Amino acid sequence: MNPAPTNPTGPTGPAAGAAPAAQAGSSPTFSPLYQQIKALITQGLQSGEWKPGELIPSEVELAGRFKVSQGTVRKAIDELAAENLVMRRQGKGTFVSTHHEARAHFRFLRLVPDEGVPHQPDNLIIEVKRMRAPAEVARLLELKSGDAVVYIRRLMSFDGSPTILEELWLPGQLFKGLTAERLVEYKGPMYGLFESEFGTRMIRASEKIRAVGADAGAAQLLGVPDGTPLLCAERVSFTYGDKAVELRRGLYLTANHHYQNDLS
Amino acid sequence: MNPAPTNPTGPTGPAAGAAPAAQAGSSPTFSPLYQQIKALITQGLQSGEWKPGELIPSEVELAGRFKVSQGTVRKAIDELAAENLVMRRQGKGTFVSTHHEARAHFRFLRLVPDEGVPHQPDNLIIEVKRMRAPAEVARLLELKSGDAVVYIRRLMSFDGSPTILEELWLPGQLFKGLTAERLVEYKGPMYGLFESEFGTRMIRASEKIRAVGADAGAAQLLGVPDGTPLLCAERVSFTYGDKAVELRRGLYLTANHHYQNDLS
DNA sequence: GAGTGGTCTAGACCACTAA
DNA sequence: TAGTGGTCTAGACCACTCA
Repeated sequence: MNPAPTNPTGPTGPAAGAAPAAQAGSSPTFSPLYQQIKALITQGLQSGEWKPGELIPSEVELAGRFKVSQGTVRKAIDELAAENLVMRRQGKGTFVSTHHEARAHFRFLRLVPDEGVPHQPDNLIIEVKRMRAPAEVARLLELKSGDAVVYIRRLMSFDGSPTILEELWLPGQLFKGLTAERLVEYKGPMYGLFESEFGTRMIRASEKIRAVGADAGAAQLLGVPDGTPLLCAERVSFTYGDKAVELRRGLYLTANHHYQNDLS
Repeated sequence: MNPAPTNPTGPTGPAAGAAPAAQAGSSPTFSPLYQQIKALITQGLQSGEWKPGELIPSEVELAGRFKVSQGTVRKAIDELAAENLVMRRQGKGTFVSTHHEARAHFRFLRLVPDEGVPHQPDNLIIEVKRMRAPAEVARLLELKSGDAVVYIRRLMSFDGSPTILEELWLPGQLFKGLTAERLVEYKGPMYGLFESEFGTRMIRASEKIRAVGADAGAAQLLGVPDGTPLLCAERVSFTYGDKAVELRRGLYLTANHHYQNDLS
């Protein structure tokens, strides 16, 4: 971890006086101290200094390390908590967020049953292979066309009813040892596997949703007639630094489920 | 506006000393001071003391009025800003949010073109009538079955292409003078009209999204074959106090548009 | 220049957790 | 009892807006 935030407008550490040398003049690239602290903490998360599920240093310790007040560290951590990168627990400390939590399971999967409570679906891996990225996939993953990708196709069922048919493309570089066996063995959400076994943590995603008609293959797997209307959700997931690390295309059967979205 | 926050644990105003009588003991219903301030400000918004687009009192003035420190008022307003109830502008003040803003136009309408920038659609009002609420509508709007509702049906087009077919149900009580003429005359988003003419401001919404096939009526209006897959978005909108004030069912043609959703 | 929100500090006490 | 995050205060200076 870096020793202290760099401040474009003057010497780094104030450490005394009413107001620090945090802002001054009209320097071209200025950011508040707490944003710099936030960036430094994010670096610690990204570099693996603090791993998912672990405790990060206390506010007091970070304040000492960075030579700023506790309030400034607090504001930095507040934002990280708002972005779900860390979780605060009173009396215990601040923990790095992980996908191995009940509350994380439905952060990205927004398909919920029309009645009853959501629960984890059964998972049938249909296909896993390595291939060269098609142009469209390469573009969305910010790879070069022809770079290696891992392709996964799977069918998810709720209470025995096939409901989600999903295709994934992952950068081959980041997921070298990913095999069908590993996927089948692993229980729980796929993002937990990615995090634990491949050190890649998804922190944000962007989805584009359309309605499409089921083609013959999808219709058969989902057990519906050809042309049945399906939700098509195309998701690009990002890790630290807005780096795209997953493309996912899901076909959702919305006969007994719906995509839940709360706008505010 | 109420004079000061009530504090279950002791006298209201500290006004001096290091720590106020904000918390103490183990009283049953306790909430932090800043939450109480937030509730009081929200009351001012709800009661119409400060109307959409208007300036609310400065942090310093509110702090004096409520007998708390500026930092406490700041934290309350921070949360209101995060919930889009108010907007802060450095050097000017804090304003009540309004739907009469460019940035507000696409907060609830998430259908965007596959290429190019979003813009306001053309609007064709098909039908406006008053009716008794069907059971399902009454349930979602938290009305009694048979209560009066305003029913609206309209078609929205982008660049001349019919894309959204929408039905709305509004509580008759709140929208007494709403006629087709008013709707046709009014330019801009419907929520702006509701806010300005009927004093009802939407602040939050919950959507359930499904894929459906176009029925004969929808297919004709949208200019597509029967059975064409469409996105069906059922939205319940809420005003202050989580009171449901609108049910909207939209059918979206997703040939050249998609529903954009960012997960974080 | 006055007033506003934005940042930062320093220090206090509280609620919660775990040893 | 010690350590953590959560709340609250008081006061300072900064950036921005407008008269």
